[in-house]
Amino acid sequence: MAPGSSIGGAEDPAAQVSENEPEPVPQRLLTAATRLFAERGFETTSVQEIVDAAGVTKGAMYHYFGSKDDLLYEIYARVLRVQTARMERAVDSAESVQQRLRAVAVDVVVTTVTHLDDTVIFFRSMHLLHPDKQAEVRAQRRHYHERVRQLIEEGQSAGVFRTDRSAELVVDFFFGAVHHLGSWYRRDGPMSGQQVGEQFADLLLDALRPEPAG
Amino acid sequence: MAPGSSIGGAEDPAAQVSENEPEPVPQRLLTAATRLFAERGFETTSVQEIVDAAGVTKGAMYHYFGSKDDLLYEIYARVLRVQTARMERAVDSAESVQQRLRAVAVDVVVTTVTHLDDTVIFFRSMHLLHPDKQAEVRAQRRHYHERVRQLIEEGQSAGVFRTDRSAELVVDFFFGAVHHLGSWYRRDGPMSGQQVGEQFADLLLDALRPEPAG
Amino acid sequence: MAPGSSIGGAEDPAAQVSENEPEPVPQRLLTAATRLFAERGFETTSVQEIVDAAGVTKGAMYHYFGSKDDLLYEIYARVLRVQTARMERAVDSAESVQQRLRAVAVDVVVTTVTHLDDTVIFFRSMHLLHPDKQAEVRAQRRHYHERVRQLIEEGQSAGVFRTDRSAELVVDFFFGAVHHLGSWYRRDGPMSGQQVGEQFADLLLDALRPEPAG
Amino acid sequence: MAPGSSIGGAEDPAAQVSENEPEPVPQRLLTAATRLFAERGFETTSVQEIVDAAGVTKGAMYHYFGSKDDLLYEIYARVLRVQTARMERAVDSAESVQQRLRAVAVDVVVTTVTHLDDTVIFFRSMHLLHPDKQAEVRAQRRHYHERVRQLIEEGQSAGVFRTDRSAELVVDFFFGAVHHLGSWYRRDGPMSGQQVGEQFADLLLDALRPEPAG
DNA sequence: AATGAATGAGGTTTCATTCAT
DNA sequence: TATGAATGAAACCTCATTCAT
Repeated sequence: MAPGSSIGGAEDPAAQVSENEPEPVPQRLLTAATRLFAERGFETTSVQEIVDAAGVTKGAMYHYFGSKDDLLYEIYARVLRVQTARMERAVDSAESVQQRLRAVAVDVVVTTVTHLDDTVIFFRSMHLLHPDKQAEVRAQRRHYHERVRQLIEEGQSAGVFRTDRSAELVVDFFFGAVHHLGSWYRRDGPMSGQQVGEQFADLLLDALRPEPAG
Repeated sequence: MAPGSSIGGAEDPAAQVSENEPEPVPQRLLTAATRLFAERGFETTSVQEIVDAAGVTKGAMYHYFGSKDDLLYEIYARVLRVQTARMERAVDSAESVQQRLRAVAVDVVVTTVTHLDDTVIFFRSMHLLHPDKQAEVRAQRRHYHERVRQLIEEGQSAGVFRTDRSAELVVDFFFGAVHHLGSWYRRDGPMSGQQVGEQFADLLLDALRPEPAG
Repeated sequence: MAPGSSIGGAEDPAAQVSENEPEPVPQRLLTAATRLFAERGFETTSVQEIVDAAGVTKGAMYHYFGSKDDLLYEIYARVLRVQTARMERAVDSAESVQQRLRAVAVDVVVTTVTHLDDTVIFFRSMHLLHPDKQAEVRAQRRHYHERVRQLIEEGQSAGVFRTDRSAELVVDFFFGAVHHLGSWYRRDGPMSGQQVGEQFADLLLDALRPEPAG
Repeated sequence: MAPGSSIGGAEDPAAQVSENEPEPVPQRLLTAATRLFAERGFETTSVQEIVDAAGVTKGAMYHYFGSKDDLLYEIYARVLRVQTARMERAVDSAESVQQRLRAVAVDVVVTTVTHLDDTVIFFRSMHLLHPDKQAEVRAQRRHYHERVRQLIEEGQSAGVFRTDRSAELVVDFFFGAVHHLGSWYRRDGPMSGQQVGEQFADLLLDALRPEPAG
């Protein structure tokens, strides 16, 4: 994720750092690592390449991060924090269920596309993480899924979503599609993240639209 | 993928091998490699571990496969051959467009679930393949997607699918969901592959069902 | 070696430090280093572990000690000072040769047992010291041995020790046994240092007792 | 231990290897490692130095030994095997208790002096061994000590050794002296191992000689 | 068809030490 | 007197691959 690429702006205080002073070392390392992991893969990227790209030495990296693994974990944790916060804001808003689910759907696509490198790395390399950290990450992600499933169930109870669709399965279906954006979406392609988000939201709501009478 | 686990049977000559004679070495190697790559990842699995699991020596492996990379490629090629053949049979059948699309959708889910390890490895490790082989694999997969997109467009032209959905995007959406099965589907869980396939097909057809009049 | 654990009391000014004020940083460092070196070995203990155990930072350590090596040297120097001073007092006393040798023998065992960590470190790690410092330490120790050998020779000249035993060899023999106390003696075991000292002294004097007539 | 330095000759089949064919790689590695560990210490000797000295590559070393640690362990195991075998032969001979104890005492000194490097390494670096292997080594050594203690107790029961000396303590005392040979004995010095052994045996038997009457 | 010893490059990590503050 | 970020060299070890047999 390039510096300043965060969407909200408000979430990331670093975005306001003066151009004069250099970015702090840990951030430089995360930025470099993210790009390289996405380009070449985690296992194929050496620590030496990361520190070279960040313009520091290996010692400096190990001063801030316990291991190469830690770098990977931090990349995950960062994107999860952002996505969870945004999702919760949307879910807890005062809108109708349909509007809230649509907002969540659009937003997760936009966020994913904005942090496409992180997402690609996430699903490609999570299995390389230390089991303990892997468990933490999985728990966070499960929490995210649960929250959206509850929203769908709320709509089903309220009668605005059809009830013969498993909320669980719909969530897995939809997020599967979202998590795979990295394998085909191109930022320099014809569609903006927002556009893809709208269309994905349409498809999700199609699946929950009450059955045509008769 | 366990020996003899292929669905069709006809595709896989090994399925007819007598129980008495041991499985040939190349197959033993592919089986072992598939399991280990899915469990631990490609980069994290050493050639030594693979040959140990297959009960042969390194020399034997290099007799049959040019490199560790080749093993990965063969795993891909094998699953792609199976999936493409099955998809083409379904697409070219004499059924209605809807029935053909549904058959394809159910089948790709069933096949994916049957070869879940291969699929997991595929999306996790394709970037580690030699660029040339990677290109081959991508071309094959693109061919698969194209074929399904054409089927959808055929339905749109015929007026049985709504035309305000991008066939391209729907394909990416649907296969995204399918390719992510590996991250949540459990063979020992509550749903069979067939059941998931039916539901996924429902969700896909929901997205293409002509808009309710009004 | 715990603070205040020195036997004589008079040798160690730190023993008189008021309980209220915290122990000075250099002492805290030596104490921590001694324990860790004895537990884990010199090379296996990092400077970071030492300063953590002492509750200070690396900068503080390098303020007081020139290097990690220096810490080791100080541990040696400290125990050598104590042992040499005590030995000389005993050797120069007004007692008989036998009584003086016995006193020295008992005392070196008691001192060794009291400073068991230092002794263990000494013989395990002296070779890791900078050659110059190693030479200093060896010279000090040789001086100690010489002094005891002279005492034995004095007894041989005086006819109270048998003369067909090499004083040199007896010294090496006896101190070898003493220096190996660390590999079996346990402070929480059945024998006090004093008891072991008495028995070791008996064994030493056995070896020098004039031959039975006949 | 230099090739061909084994005492018995009969124990070591490698001693009969023709001069024409080169010594096997594992042996070359052990020989080089022993010399370097004794000279510079285990932690201070790099694997690179060892393989350079042995004229092989690192890969070759790791083909035969699991770790640098393993090399250390093998050095221990080798000397322990030799010493235990020789001790048991002497203890189980048909001689008198005194003669058997004397033989053991002389032999352990001769063996120690012959394998002086191994012994030095042993007591200096055992604490660096993996705890499991350390336990194995300790058990072996304890077995050795026990056997000698039993021999002394046999002599005490038979009335040929004085009973007011603790057999346990005498063993610790004597072997302490033996294990410290490395810190003063020089092979190019005035005394042969045999000579030192005889004198050490005298000192040991002095300590067990029945008390002079009266 | 198969072995397994050997290679050699490259990987991650550790660590004593320095220095601006 | 003390901090702690940063260095850079060197450590141990892994591993895909080759090749004589």
